[in-house]
Amino acid sequence: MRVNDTVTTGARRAQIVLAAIDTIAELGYGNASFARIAKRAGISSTRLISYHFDDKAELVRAVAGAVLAEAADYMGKRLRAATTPTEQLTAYLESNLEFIAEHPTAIRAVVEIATNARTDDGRPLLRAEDVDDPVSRLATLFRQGQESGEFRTFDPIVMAVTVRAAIDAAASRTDLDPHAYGQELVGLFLRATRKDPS
Amino acid sequence: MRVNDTVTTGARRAQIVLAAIDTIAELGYGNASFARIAKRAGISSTRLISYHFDDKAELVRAVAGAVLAEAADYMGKRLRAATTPTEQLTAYLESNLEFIAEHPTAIRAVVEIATNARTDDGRPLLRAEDVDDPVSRLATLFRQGQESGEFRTFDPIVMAVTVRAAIDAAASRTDLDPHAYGQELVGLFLRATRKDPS
Amino acid sequence: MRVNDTVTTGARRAQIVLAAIDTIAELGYGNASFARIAKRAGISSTRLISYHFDDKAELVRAVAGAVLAEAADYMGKRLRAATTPTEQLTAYLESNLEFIAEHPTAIRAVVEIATNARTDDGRPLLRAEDVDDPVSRLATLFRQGQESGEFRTFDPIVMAVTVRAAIDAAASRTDLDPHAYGQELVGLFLRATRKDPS
Amino acid sequence: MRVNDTVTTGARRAQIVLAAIDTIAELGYGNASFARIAKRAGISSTRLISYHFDDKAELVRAVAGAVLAEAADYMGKRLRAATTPTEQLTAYLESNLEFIAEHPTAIRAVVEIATNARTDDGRPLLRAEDVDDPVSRLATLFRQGQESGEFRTFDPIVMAVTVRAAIDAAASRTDLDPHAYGQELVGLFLRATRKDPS
DNA sequence: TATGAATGAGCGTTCATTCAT
DNA sequence: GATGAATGAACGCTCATTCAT
Repeated sequence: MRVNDTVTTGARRAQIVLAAIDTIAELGYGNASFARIAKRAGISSTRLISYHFDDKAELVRAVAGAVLAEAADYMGKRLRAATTPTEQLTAYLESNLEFIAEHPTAIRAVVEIATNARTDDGRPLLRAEDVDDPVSRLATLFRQGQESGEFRTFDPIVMAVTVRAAIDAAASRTDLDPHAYGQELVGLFLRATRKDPS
Repeated sequence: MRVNDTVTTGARRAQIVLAAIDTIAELGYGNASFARIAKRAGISSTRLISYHFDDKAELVRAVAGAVLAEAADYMGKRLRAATTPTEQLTAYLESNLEFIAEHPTAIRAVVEIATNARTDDGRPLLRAEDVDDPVSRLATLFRQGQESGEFRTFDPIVMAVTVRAAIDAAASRTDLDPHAYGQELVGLFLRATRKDPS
Repeated sequence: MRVNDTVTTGARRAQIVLAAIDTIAELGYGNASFARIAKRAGISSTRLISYHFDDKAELVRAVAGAVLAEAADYMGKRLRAATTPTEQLTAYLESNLEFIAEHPTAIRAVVEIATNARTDDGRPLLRAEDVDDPVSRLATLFRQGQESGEFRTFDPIVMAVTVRAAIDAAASRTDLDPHAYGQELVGLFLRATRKDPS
Repeated sequence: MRVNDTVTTGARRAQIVLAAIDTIAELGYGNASFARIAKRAGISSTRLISYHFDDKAELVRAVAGAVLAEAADYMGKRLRAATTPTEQLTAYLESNLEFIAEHPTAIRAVVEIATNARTDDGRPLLRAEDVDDPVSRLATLFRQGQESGEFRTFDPIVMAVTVRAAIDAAASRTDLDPHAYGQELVGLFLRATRKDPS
């Protein structure tokens, strides 16, 4: 999988991952060649990338893994502090938008990868199950809210897909204020999920 | 921009556009080379593509233009039949989901293009203004509903972005029933936009 | 398999095959890169080779096929003129040595390919069955001679392998006179196969 | 030529040589890279190979030298026990086939090296004179037999080349029984060399 | 209108080797 | 003795495009 794990190797890998994030975010996945990543990392040859990563797929997975792990850590703390499904939905939206606001290029890179990166046989390189599928996670949250009586009756999958899509779209709208954007989404989805007034 | 427009030329262009749609939808934008498109079109040389389209960008714009024009035509009829903003939002969601259900590969191709295709300098090939920006259109609809008193106060841009994102996400979830999906979205966004009960 | 078959295409393919023969014969299969073949063919880029041959395997098969077809044609005439097994064995040895003497580099190239070229999974690129296995052919000849009573009893396969090995070794010994070499082999194998004196 | 010769150094070299033999025999000389040899030896870096061997040529010569020395030792005992040229030829064939049968991968590796390994300027890495040329040795044996009157008149070089080719071909025919193969070769070459009946 | 032929640039990857401890 | 780190060159192959009919 990788060369021996030492301090320098870890640092090099991190350096290359950062350069890959910037390159993918700016030029798109399809234009993020080893040559461009190497140039951005300030290293002399693409060979150094091949040396630290078995192949492009491993580099790409390392990029996605690094970003998603940090996001999960950041959001996890916020989610565990919330108790009710309504609070959890609010925390999910707010913390995710905050993370996006603070790591815009990392998020852009992951979205590029999730959208474009494919294996040789044409299937997505990042599979939902590899990445503890956020749609499933949200759907579970919605089901719990429905069972507890906080949420109205709706299809949890459709709502989960919509929430994820709304958040991912935010990552591309760098022209809008992330905090205000998050507040709007909270208002939007609380109204969309709460029990209808009798 | 293009060679003389005759019947055969038009037919050839259409044939190539259709092959491009299938190729992009199946293999992704990044893998849709002239060679693969030509093979799918049953054409012996990629030269014929270069002959009918100045370059890849023009072919890609032709693909997007063809699909979006048909979608605009289909949805336009439904939208003109709706009078109130609420009816229009319902019609927008329903007709768009219907169009997606009936033209899944065409939609997949356009989403691929919108997400991935870039000019040489790294900017999106499909710019919002080239394509009579659906977000602006939706935002206008929401503003009219707010002025008429049907909709509550919210940021029309954020809501428009969210609606578009929800619809585009539907195009990728071929596992879900499009009609039921559309009904869920109608319920979701009517609740998200309507005036709060006093 | 290949681009359209026209006069120019055929000529280009032949030109590339000839350059490949020279390159493989002189530098060995492992050093016969597209770049070196292209340089020897006097063409500007390796791309032209890829254009005319699907991949390196197809080029290599074309080389082997061209040489072996010519050899089969040359030897076939001589073999059909021989009637008894003894005459056939003599004709086989003589005509093969003559062909080697007249096409030394082509033979060297084929021997290189047969010895070294492998598919991705490590198996020989040139399989015996693709090339109407000369060992089987010789073994059949020996069996017929044994049945007719001209040849003594021996293992036809071992004898066939030995004859082929002796001939192939001759191809590498460019220092020896091919005609004399052939006559020696005829004497050697006629004695090795004939009935022992009672 | 090499680093200081100590016990551990010798053991390391032997370990690498064994791994190289296996790798070359299984994958072919052209695919036997330092990386693959290191992996098979259970070594973490190719650097260890470069450390113990000046360059690839030296490793390859070490492989060939080790195998050929063992073969020479094994066969030498048998040859010295034979007195007449006929007995020596028999012993040569039998002992060589036996050695092949007992060390098939080592033999395959040496044949790969002899056939494929080249210096930078394209000449064979294993030159006949480096390896106390078996053809010359056999030719001398044949000349002695001719002078003693046991063998008929023939070209000793051609016969020697043929014997070597027949033996080397046996190494590649792992499907055949080595002992029976050896007996057939003995019968074949005794008949090919003995004086013709008057 | 159509095409075969040709092209230079770039791709990810592997190579044996060297540097610096 | 041993090792991780790094390297430039070369590999086969694909790319969109242009040339010349």
